[in-house]
Amino acid sequence: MNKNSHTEENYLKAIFKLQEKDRAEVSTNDIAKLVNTRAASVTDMLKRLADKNLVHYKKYQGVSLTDLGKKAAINIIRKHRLWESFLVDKLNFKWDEVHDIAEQMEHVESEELINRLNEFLGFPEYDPHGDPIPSKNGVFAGKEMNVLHDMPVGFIGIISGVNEHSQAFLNHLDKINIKLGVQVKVEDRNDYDNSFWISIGSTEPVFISKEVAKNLLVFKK
Amino acid sequence: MNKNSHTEENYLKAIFKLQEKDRAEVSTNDIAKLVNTRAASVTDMLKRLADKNLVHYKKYQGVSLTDLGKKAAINIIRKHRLWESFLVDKLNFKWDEVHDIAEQMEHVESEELINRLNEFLGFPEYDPHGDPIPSKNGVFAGKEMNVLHDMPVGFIGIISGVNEHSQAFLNHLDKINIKLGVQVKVEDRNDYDNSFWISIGSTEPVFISKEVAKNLLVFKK
DNA sequence: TTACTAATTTAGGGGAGTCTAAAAAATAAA
DNA sequence: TTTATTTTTTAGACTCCCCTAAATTAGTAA
Ligand SMILES: [Mn+2]
Ligand SMILES: [Mn+2]
Ligand SMILES: [Mn+2]
Ligand SMILES: [Mn+2]
Repeated sequence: MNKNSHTEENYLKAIFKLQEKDRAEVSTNDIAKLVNTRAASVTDMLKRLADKNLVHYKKYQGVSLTDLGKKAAINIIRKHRLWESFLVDKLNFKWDEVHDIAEQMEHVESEELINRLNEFLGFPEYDPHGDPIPSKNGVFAGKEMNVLHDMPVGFIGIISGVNEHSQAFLNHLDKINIKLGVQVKVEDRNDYDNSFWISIGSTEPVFISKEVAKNLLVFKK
Repeated sequence: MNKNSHTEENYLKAIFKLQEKDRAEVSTNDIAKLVNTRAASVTDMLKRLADKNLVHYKKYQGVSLTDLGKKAAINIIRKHRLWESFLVDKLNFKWDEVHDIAEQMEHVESEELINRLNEFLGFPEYDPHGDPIPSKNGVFAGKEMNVLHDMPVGFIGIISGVNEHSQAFLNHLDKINIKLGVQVKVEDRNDYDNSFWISIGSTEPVFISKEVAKNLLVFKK
């Protein structure tokens, strides 16, 4: 297993995430946005990744991960999510504060370290944002999650993940007292602007916009 | 505070360590050995560090840290030793296994992270090798340590540090059952080869070579 | 003081990763 | 099916860090 640089790892992760969404080939521009660089730099890197057999790449045709690249990407995601869990569970960071730190820690290279960290944390299956932590061999725990926005009035479920990880969004959730693991019920929806009335646990119903509803994941109880 | 690169941080740390020993100016060759590179590369870097006001450097005259450089170096050492403590105390690594991992973790950038880690560990004053962990403002706890090799017959003290951090040496200590915190008594010394008979705790006296004795630190009881 | 040796620096160059500006290809619009 | 627009790739250049080989300086021995 040829060690990849930090930068390469970040690219691989980005490609993986884009492939998860779109399913299809991933575009140069989208990668550029995600890794915060310019399209020209992406093209440059794609060539190198192709040379290392980490991606399938043909000019103008988009890019996708090879099996090798996918394996590497999942491993980084595993490390990222385990470190996020550590930061929240052990060091008491809030869930909106851990991303940038984990973004660095994920590159620390030691198989043994991650195994022990995993054990220390009690083999968590989900990270603080509800995202599944892939196993050592790359398998994601598959909890059937749905977007809250698609659920009908009367639906009852558990808040179990988020689709957006920005500080702004997570902070907003904290403010309106929404956190992972709590029960949610769709009380009403307003067809005009697609906003919702939902009740969280046993408190008063609360109003959420469609922007929020589209980024909240739930599973049926 | 201008962020320094990983590489720069490693150089600063190396210079600091050399300065601790020799007191005087540090030589290009010694740095090269410590950061595992060539003299020409060191010269290159020294110029850059001088530009950034991290070292005092005049051609052929050796190099020393500025106040700014010293502060940066101590901060990295603090992080290194806190992470080593974490690895040993929380993840149950052995003291000879943690150096390379900490060598990477020390570069993770987050003041808050280190503060919380420090708290999580219970504000340790010494790392697993007995080296003092500098405080946030750069002060080292100063336990008066002596080299065991310099102690007279009859001396009684506590093993409290090591001068060498190689896997080979630390492992050897494990094998002959020497660890930090235990009592040691100098039973006899052999003038011919400067080897020692010492007793550890209340067990049978044990034989150690001068190489070992010179790398063991003790303080008087 | 002069000659030799060891340490250090310069000269010249390479790879990884980045950028801007310009060219080429793909896609959408007319 | 041309034309215009958007996306992607190339060209050329820059920074950081590394290297080898050659030149320079400092230190030591004759
Ligand atoms: Mn990262
Ligand atoms: Mn996460
Ligand atoms: Mn390091
Ligand atoms: Mn240590």
